[in-house]
Amino acid sequence: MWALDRKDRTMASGSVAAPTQDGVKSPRPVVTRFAPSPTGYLHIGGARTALFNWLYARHHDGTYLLRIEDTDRARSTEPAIDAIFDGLRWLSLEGDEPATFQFARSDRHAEVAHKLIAAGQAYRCYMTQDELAAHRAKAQEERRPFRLNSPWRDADAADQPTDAPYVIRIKAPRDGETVIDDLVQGSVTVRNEEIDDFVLLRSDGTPTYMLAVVVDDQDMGVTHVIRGDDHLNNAFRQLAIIDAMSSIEGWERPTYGHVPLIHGSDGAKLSKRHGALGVDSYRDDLGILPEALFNYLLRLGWGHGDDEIISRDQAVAWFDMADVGKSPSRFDLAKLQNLNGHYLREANDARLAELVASRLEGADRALLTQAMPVLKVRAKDVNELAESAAFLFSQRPLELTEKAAALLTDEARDCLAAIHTRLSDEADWSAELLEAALKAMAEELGLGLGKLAQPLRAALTGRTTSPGIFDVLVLLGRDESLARIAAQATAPAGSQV
RNA sequence: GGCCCCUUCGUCUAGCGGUUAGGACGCGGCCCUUUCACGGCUGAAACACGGGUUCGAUUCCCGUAGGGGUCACCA
Repeated sequence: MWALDRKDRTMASGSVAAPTQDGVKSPRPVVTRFAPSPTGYLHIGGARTALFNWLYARHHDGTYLLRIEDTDRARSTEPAIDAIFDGLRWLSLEGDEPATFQFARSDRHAEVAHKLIAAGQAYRCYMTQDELAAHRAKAQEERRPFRLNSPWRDADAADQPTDAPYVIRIKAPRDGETVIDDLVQGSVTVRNEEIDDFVLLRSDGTPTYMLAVVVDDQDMGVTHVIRGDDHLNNAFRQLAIIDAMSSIEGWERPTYGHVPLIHGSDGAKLSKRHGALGVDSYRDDLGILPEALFNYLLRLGWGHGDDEIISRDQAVAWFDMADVGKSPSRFDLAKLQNLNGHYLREANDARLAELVASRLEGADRALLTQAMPVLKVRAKDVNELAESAAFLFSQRPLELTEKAAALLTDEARDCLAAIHTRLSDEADWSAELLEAALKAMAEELGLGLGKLAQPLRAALTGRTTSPGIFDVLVLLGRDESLARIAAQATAPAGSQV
């Protein structure tokens, strides 16, 4: 079982006042956390939340932790947990310590709930679901906001039934207001009367999310809670617990940073329809590189002047919550792909060859690596890369695309025959010499190089687009090149098809 | 509906009282060129609206409109 309390962590970290890079003294070392619930894959919004937590911790020389919020036993699954870890690993956003599993800590959650009762800050509520529903319906009917007002809040202990089921509710403050100084949203105020006596412990004794989060954050020593702003309202509820526990166990309020959500291209909440895929889909289906997704997500909601291409190290140095925008942003696949193209061009050839090989049956890695420099400059994702590499491994007779077939007119085939004859004499099969030979030939025939290159490209690759034709010739090698040319030429004199 | 948050080109954003409102993606044009990309140059494209405050508002304040989030014994 893994749990640390803040005192231990502070001592372990060895410093109480760590200077940040901003030169400001921070009271205690920064500890952030990413706390997904394992009900599905790691989606794009979660990935960005993880990223911001990771960056904030790194920037402040702090610690970045992971917690799996699996208190909902019905919806939490093992595959989902694996998918989340897999996604985080791919993005290199794994936690600094082994992840905490929330469900395993339910005893401690219950303990806190009971301490709250003992201190008069929470109470057993025996209202039934039906009673609650009736209250709610009545409120709706009278068109007034529903506010729970449990008769058990101030009931005498002696009046309580001994064998009826009950939930434990927080005794939320009813007067005054609560203010949060949010790193992103600024100062946000809510009147305490808006906060109801929400449930801490269900009637079956299990903790609710609201209780579990604050207990775990506290025990894990989390100092900065950075999450989606769909939790902003929850923060006020959670503060009610934290404040109540301050006099019992000396809890302190964390600093909050509520990041606006990512929307789909149509402005509506991100759904599967517009790219709310798991990060594994970006990797496997869209052929995105992790560094591209990292950069894209970084720039979605955060900016640093005119900078667009930002490395991990640079991001750590520059990142600050103050620069996170307050408005939601829309997901733009085209921009991600553009960024991906950039990182593809920068990526190591052997690495890309490996990625392509897994999508291309029987592809030779050495040849792929050799071809990569001329292939990667014209692709924007790994799928395109694989597609553009396919010609290297196709078998004769080549399948021609419609455009390539249209290119191979009788005239063009005559040209190919001539080219075949000419290149057959070429002993040194290098790009330089091949270029010289074909250019000389084009000049002799009074043609533009394109007149020779396009039919040649069609014969060699079966397509109308490819890397430079001399590179293609070299990659394919003398024998294969001549054979492919001969196969498309009309009168391949002296050739063996 | 109550509460909370948001609003600069189509999109991501810079701007933090005085700017020809900048960059990037995407889109158009030109150049480079054996195709496609890359690259370079270039064009169109934005301060939601209405009041204030101020000598002066994209910037500060208040409304309006629009958008989003949240209101469970889900997380």
